[in-house]
Amino acid sequence: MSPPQSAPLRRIAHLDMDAFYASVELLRYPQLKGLPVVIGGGRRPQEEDPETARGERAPHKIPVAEFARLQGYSGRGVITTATYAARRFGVGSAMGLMTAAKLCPDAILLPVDFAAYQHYSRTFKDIILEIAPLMEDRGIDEVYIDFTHVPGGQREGGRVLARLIQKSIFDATGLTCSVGVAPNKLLAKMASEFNKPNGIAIVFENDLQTKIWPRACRKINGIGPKADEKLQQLGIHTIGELAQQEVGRLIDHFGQKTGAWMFDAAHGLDTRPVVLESAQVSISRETTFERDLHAVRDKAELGAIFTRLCAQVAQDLARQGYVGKTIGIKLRYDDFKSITRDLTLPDYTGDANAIRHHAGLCLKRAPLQQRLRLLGVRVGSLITASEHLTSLTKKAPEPMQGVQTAMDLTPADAP
DNA sequence: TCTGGGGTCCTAGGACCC
DNA sequence: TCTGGGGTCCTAGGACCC
Repeated sequence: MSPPQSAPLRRIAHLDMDAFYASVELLRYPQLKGLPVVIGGGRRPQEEDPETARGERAPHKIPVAEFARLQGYSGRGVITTATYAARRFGVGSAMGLMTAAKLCPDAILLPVDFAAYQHYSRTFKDIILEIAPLMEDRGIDEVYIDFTHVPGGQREGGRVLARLIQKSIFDATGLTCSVGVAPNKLLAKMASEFNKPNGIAIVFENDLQTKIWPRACRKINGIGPKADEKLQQLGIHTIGELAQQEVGRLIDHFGQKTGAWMFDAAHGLDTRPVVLESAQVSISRETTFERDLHAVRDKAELGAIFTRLCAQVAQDLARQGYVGKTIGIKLRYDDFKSITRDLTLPDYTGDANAIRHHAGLCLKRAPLQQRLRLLGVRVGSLITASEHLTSLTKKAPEPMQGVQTAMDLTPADAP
């Protein structure tokens, strides 16, 4: 037992909602509990709108037999989430629905209802904030929480507080989550996976060799398929093996920054703070076409999509209160290769026409021989609209505010 | 089995400036 | 003249994450 007056141990929690999208759908359709269900994007196949066909019935009264199945799906959608029952068939996140249909044709396919997930996301985060105010948003279904100074945050290494949060979320929503509590974000993130679903895992510094080192390097958040492949080739498979490397060897193969980071990570070291908010960097919209399009032969269709994406980005900027000065596009060709083009303006903008115009200039710099499967529009180098206003009023009062000069009347976009 | 959409961060070269 | 180094911004690509 440590004396109560000693400095509190740093205790960081990572909380991850279990099969989040699918679990929200099961709240609405409890009759699907225990069945293989996948949530996926893309158009509905065949048949007309199932909602209309179902009439006014309450969701929980719709017979299981009336739900769409994976079988016969055609399109370019992927699975965003699969229930645990579906995962037993080998289907999972990011898998194409066509592929999944072959593995589990009887799985029920539900469309993505982002608004519903947003609602539950807001709800569970609000519950956490009432208990522990230092929470970092890491996307729709996960957060970091600093337990260090929260009353009860040290008890049983954080288990008591983790249990309280789990119960509060479940009581309010019916949703389960998994929590890892550890000395830092890196270890907490790993720990939250240990006892999924609906589990808690507690990790202390002393547990490094027993609980962390036996695991695959790929379990480190930040080591993806490419880095893992390279590590395998070097004969490094587990985090323990990674930790035994000379840091110089890692730097030789991965560069100064990544090499040093990998070495620290393998030793369970991570000093990143839990941050309440961080400034947004970019806002983008992109779409994959139902069939590949050609810049010349499908010019009209492509042009309409392009303009719509720009309008959506402008709308998103306005709604979230940002302006930006880097306008960019992204193209994905039929062979799945992607390119980007961007340009930085002298002034910030959020205007749909300005975005469309400059994105058009970017497009002119891109090769357009090959057919396209995706088009995206992005605005980066964001600042908030209010920061922008402040900076404008502080600028030298060149031409008087509200007075147009002859120059200003020249259309910027003259043909 | 042909692979969504929305993001962040890093690298690296060239321009440009001091 | 043939040799500088550092800092910052811009652009393109890529890895990675949810």
